[in-house]
Amino acid sequence: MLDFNAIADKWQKKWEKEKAFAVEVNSKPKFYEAIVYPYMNGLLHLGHLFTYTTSEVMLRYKRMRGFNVLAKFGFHCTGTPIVAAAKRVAEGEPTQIETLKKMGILASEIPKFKDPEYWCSYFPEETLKDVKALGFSIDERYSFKTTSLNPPYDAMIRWQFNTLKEKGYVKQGEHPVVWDPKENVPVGDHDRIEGEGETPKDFIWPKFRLQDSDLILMAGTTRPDALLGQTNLWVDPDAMYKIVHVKGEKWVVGDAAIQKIEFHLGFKPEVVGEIASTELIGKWVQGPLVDYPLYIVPAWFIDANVGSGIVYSALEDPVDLIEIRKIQSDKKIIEKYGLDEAVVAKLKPIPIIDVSGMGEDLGDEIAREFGITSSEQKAKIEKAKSELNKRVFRKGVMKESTGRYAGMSVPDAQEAIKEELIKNGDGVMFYELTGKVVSRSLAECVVKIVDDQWFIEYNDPDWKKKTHECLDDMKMHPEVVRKQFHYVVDWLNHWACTREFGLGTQLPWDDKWVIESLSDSTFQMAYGTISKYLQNPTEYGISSDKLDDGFFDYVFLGKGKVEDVVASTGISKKMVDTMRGDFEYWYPFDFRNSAKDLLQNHLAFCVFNHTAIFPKKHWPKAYGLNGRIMVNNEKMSKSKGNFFTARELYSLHGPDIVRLTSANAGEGIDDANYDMQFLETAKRRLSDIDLFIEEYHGKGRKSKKYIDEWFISVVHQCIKQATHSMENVLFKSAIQHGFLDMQRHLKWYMNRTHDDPSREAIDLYIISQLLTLAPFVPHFAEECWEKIGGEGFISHGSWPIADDKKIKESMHVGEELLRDTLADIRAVLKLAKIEKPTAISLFVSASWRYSLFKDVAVLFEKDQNPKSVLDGIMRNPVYKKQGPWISKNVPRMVGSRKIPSVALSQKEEMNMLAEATHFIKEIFGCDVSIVSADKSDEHKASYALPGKPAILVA
RNA sequence: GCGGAGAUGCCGGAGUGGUCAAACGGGACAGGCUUAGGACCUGUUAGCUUAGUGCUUACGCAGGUUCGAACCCUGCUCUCCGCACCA
Repeated sequence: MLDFNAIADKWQKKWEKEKAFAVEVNSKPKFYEAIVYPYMNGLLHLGHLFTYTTSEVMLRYKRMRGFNVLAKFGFHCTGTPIVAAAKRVAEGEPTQIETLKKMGILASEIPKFKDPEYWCSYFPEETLKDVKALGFSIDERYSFKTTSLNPPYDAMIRWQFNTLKEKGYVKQGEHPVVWDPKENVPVGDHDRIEGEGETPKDFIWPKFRLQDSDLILMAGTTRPDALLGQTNLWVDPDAMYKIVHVKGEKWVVGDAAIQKIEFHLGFKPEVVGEIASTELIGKWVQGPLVDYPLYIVPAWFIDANVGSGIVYSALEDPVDLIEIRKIQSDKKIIEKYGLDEAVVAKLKPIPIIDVSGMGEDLGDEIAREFGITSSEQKAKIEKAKSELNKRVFRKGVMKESTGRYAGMSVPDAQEAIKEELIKNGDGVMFYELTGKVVSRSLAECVVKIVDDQWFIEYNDPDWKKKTHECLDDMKMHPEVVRKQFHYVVDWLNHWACTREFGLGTQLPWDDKWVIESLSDSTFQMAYGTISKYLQNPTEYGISSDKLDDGFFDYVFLGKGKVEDVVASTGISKKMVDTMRGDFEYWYPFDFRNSAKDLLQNHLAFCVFNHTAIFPKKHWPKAYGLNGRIMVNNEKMSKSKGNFFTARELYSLHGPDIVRLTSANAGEGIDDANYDMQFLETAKRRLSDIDLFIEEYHGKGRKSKKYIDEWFISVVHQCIKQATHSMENVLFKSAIQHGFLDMQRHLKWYMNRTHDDPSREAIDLYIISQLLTLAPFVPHFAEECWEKIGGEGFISHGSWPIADDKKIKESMHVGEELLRDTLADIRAVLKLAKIEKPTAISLFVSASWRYSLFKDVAVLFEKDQNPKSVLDGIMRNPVYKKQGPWISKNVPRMVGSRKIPSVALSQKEEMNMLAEATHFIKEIFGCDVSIVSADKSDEHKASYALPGKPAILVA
């Protein structure tokens, strides 16, 4: 077995010494691969390895296809996770400390990780070591960290945001967040003890003005559409409601609503009084959108502590319907609360929505459907209610009677009504959590409206349109993700792009805010074209602190005058023009691949940002998406013990093996499976190749045989298929064709030639095999390349090109036939219970059957009826003599659709078998004869069909 | 709930109207080589079968289209992924 680590080490040193992957602009066609940078809160793990192997294989492939390839590696350092992790270290949290220790960090070093900045220097350094140890062919000079600690990068992000703002894509506004009232911080999904996945849901609180009073009853709802059919107001009969002062109004709400108001409106409302629900019941209010007043009625399902504590009813809801009927038929209640019996009796639903498949009275109908007969069937009633809501939301259309809302779908009407209420001061938006959320500080969270949040306006329709356009023009690997992208672009709303803490660039015009890390990484690909200069400022005469918007305007957009840039930045004119030239040469990026998690945020944002800032010619060209990695078919996780860092794997198996296994793990968007067994398979297979080269390179027979031509043909075939797979980012398939298939064919070839291959075929094979393997296992390929005296680095070699003229399908069919025949002989021997045959005769089909089945196939094309095919055949006098056989067999074959396909002529079949006679003899250790059925009286011979010789064993 | 992907033999995973009992890899079994093991080589790996190119049962479940379906259509069941201010 080869020492894969030693080989890797040797070649990495050579590459380094000869600067094998140094990138310069030149006259070749370019390929800019924008690798996604890993987040620097830890070492690279298997998941990264999988994604980056795709990136690496792609760029090596493109390099071998003659492209000038720009590839670099960077380190993502902005955002909150590093800060949060550093904080956990400072607090001495054991799991965090254990995580660091597992990454090989000494206990004595751990205190340094209390400082987030230390993370930003430690992990990038270690990651770069990993990347080099894996043999990634990147140019290190282009590397950079995405952090405000990196001044030129920081300057670029400021330029990006200034530019977006100028274009009107960055705006300030309100935003609901899940809020920890104890710590006074927003609580993300991951920072919760309870309630992961719960989000703020928007409610509207319409105002119901009490008649002859200045009190306003607030009735929260998610169904503003139903206001058009409002019938009455429900209050909790046992509650004491609060009267609070809000912006000059007196609101009547439940107790719990007071805190909600505080968080939503940003101030504590003054409680100016109380009012018992009994004082409200039987009075009248005026609601929005209608011209009639509503009666206030008690309801026992109302809880003053939910929502605003008051609910309005449209009586279409089965819960409401049952409640009102109960009251209508209960004199005691009417008396107790002093209700007007005549008014109560008149309360009934006002139909406002058409739901296809349902009649006028939605509430009654759904109650009937669910078999509800009494108000006691609470579970059933709830089910019926949610089913009705679902149907209304999905299929409901506003009725003619709803005036300007007529014909609108229910969701549209809801939005329109909300807008209308807010505009007229008839309602206020509120947010409530969809479920209970408890933060790490054990506080129950609430929704808070942040009103000075900055947003990127991804909801802008024109911008969306441009983004769709860009997506349409991009190549997507695999194609299915395109649909997903379009969906995401439509769904994206404005995006809160700043936060109050964490690492990142300060918002240029408002230093309270730091730019959020998904928003600051959408543009680094442009920066990456000139990072070689900006990250090595002294070498190129650049002062990072002088980089201003004018500089980036000029380099990226060609705006302004070079003299002005020179004047303000102090960079030489030549240097500025070099950077401008480099950018123009490299941009746009040609490929960017990542795991599918980034689709709905980063990759979508990236397209948005490009269409906003750049002209069409600089829009992204292609995306590649891969699934997540599984290990031996289990999700990778620390608790399962199948979590591997990249360095654990490559130091044990060597980078080539790890890379090959990665590339073989899967392709496309489905989850990939890292097969630990394949690590060993890969080692054996590669070692075999090495041994084979030692033994056979430069040797072999000069004479030419049939089978040599076959092997040359299949090698070209494999190259062709592998190339096709590479072009489509299907690397598992590429390994299949370019490696495993070729190996299999080689084995067969060596068997067929009795280990006496032709020199020409073997040379072709060895060179092709090394070249197709080079992107996957570059160190191994270099080692073998050196052994066979290849020129320069194989990393700089040319990907092999398949020669279609050398691919001979009929030869492939011939070898298939041989393999099938061998299998048939074995089957016959088994059935005949003969262990050691003394003679085998193979009968090749009679010649007339070849033309017969060609004719049958033609007739079958036109008409699948067995009888008409037979008639057609028998019309030809040539077949008259064979009439009995044909009329017996042809209809049967046509009926069962098992018509032998004639790929080889009788002569070809004969020659092929004659050539292989010696080979067959060896296998069975007996005499083998090949006979044409035309020249044999043997009964068995009549069984022979084209492509299926008859067999006689003795 | 919304959107996406998927369900194939012992396992992973190709295949997307006839040439499919189904590539390739792995595992298992048998034989060869070997002192033995490993590695390597050869074969077997749904069942039946009169000496084979045949039959039966099979590609989540149930129907349908078709001369013909793993592949197309309809319904169902189940699995995975994402749903935001978080990388």
